Amino acid sequence: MDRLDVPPDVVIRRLPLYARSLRYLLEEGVHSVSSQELGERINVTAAQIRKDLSYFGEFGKQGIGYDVEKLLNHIERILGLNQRWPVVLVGVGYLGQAIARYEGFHKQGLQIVGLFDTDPAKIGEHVNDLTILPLDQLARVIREHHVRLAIIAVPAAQAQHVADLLIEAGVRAILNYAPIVLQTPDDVWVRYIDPVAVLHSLTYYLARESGD
Amino acid sequence: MDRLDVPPDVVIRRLPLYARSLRYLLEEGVHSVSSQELGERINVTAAQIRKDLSYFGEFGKQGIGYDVEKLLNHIERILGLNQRWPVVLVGVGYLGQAIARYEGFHKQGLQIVGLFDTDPAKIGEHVNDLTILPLDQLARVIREHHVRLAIIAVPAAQAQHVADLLIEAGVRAILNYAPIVLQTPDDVWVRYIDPVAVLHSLTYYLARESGD
DNA sequence: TAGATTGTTAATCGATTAACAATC
DNA sequence: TAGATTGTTAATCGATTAACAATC
Repeated sequence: MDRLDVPPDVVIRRLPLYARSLRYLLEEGVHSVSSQELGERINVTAAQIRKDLSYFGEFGKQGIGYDVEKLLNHIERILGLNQRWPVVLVGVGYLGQAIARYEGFHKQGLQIVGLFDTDPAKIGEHVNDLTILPLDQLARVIREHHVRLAIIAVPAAQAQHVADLLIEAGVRAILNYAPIVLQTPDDVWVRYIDPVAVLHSLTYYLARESGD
Repeated sequence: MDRLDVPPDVVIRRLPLYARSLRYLLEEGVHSVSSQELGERINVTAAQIRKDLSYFGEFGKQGIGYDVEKLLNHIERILGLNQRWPVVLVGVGYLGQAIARYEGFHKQGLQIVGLFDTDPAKIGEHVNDLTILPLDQLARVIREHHVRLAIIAVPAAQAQHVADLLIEAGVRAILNYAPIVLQTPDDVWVRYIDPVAVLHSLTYYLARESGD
């Protein structure tokens, strides 16, 4: 592989799955794994795993496979997980609270450093050591903690406005749970989590299965 | 387009986004929309929208565009949204509760008909008119309500077992929030929602932006 | 050495885009 | 009629897979 090739985004999106599977293998006490075995665990072909990894270097041994811990360390470093990332969360409804309370973020290098909401009744409340703040504190917290990553969990009607505020304050990447496509500058990364859309793509297949 | 072509899954996954955007347009009182205008709202090219729709029929008028309400009705019918889909939700932690309480599901043709958990402390509690039931009631509820769609929101360690139970009881499509890839028969549809993986793909780009 | 598995190349497959005749 | 926009074809682009020399 030409190391100068830019890895496609599809590859970047698979790396966290490789990392996670390697973490499970490590917990299980498995020291070595082949691309074949790793692929079977996550439903990806062995060729694809090897091709994906080849964008970043040579991490395996012919005839042997990959050292689980070493490969995991490599991938975590590639993903920037050798550091902890401060994150702000805007919107502390049921979903926002679930996100704020989920230990998986903290365990995986992500630290929520600010919770924000517009509801006066919520402001001042505490969730996991953090005080819910009003939006006019957003820019300050983002600057003080050098935050570049944000999660939006507000209703659709407010999401674009919140995104504008976040970007204005310096955020460079957004995970948006609101059911609306955001308009953002080209150099800001936006990803969507949209369970209703996912479920609707599944009903398509279900509707066809039994002809109803 | 040859109407016999099977629409690729990427196309099926975009249809719900088209539908949602059309719903917003309808609310705004917009009656007609071109593929260009629709595309700008959701960051998809006009050609892609027209190509995607062409798998299912001819819904527009040359020189005019699409009638918003008609196209929405067509897409909803294609997705099977002319009926309400019963769904079971397994796992009623913070995330499960947020899902159970989200009005967006009910508004969009999805009806949660059963909540399940293994925690004895939770069983018997009520969330939105539904009683949290133990797993041994799962098969009964699935059969009684003809459920074919399920949401898993349990910890990773329990997710595979839950998936096995669901499929055994007749579920054909699963939305899995647990951070683990499920092993399932080829004819069962599985989709994943994995915020940590998404955030980790974003940290990749952030780490490169400022060389840290 | 024999067997296994990597990293990489080339072939294949599939999705997106561009272009335009048809037509409202 | 002139202008706009569809539906579709063909071209392009990009991702996946197969195959295999290298090598542990």
